[in-house]
Amino acid sequence: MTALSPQPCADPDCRGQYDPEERLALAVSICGTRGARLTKMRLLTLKLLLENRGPRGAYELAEALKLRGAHSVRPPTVYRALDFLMEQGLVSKIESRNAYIPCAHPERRHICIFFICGSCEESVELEDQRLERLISEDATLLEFSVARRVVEVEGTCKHCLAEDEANVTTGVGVRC
Amino acid sequence: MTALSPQPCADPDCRGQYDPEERLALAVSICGTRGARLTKMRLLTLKLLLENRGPRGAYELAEALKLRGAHSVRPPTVYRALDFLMEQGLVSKIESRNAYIPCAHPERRHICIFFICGSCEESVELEDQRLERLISEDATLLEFSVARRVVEVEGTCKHCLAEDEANVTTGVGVRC
DNA sequence: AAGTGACATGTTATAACGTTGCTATAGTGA
DNA sequence: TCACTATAGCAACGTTATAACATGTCACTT
Repeated sequence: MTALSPQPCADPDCRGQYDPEERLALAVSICGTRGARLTKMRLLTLKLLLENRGPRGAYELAEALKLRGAHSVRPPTVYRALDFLMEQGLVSKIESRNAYIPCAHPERRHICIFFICGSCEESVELEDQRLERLISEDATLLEFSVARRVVEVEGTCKHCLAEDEANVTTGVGVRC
Repeated sequence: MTALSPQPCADPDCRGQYDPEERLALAVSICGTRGARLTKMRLLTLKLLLENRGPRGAYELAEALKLRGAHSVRPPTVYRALDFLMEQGLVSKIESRNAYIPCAHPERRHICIFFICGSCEESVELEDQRLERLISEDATLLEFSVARRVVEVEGTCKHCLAEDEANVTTGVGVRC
């Protein structure tokens, strides 16, 4: 019971962002129109990332890739695939975890917040235009030219909170 | 000419946040009232961090500490000092750099954005209450209990932008 | 002064994450 | 088919962080 149920996206028209097949197809289509080569290695890497609901480390991915692809997969291979996927906006790095997660909306230049549960390790991506505006405003104030934004929130998701609540037999508080 | 000039803090009453002496004194006072032991090692670590305007890595700090303190300083020692300083809110980790920087406002439970210049490596901390509100709102929406926020913006500071501008002899654009 | 407990630091080794440089190979266009 | 370019394999290395255990320090008690 540690899985987060699909979260509604900020876009009311958004459907299927949690269907791996659909997201893979979208990735293929995006790369196609851009003339970017989504090779077997890169596609497989993305596929593996889509199979989990939380961020995965590069070395963990290497292990998983070894099981799927024939050859031994070493760090540079994984990092190159991740670099490509990040360039294409298909994957984000979760800096606070040194881990990688597929983006829910590769088709948009999205600014999003990642909410990462420290208990079940799963994470939810939330788009919020206000966040972008706010950061832009502050950047303008500082005359700072923005290249990349990292917004990550660590804590406990509702499911783990509920579980903690249920497990309280002592009177001790459980929320962080 | 790569140094950022002191930036105004969101608090109009804020003075002296860029004077290392004052900030050290504040740290001592804060730890005093809390009964937290700001030992020689911890104080020296904070001091070294305050001498720079940008984040510093743990191993870099270890080197610097070796030069100041008599003994050889190994990673665990530095990480322990950093852990203490982070617990006390005196230092923040810049996740996107694996580096550490003193907080401008250890006396407040502050939510801040770090603007980190990729060119001169220096960084500015900006408090923004709106950011806290926004993240709280989104967290409430997800029924997510927040423990920690990481908000980092990478880009180019105004000084480096100006320098780039000055160095443009080709017609090529320079902004990220 | 010696004993005790709590906390801080020293030491060694190793885990975890990421990169460089080079070679081989596969896919593409002439 | 050839040559070109992008991608993947590989070995070695660099960087960041922690585990596990030993030792030191200091305040408090007796």
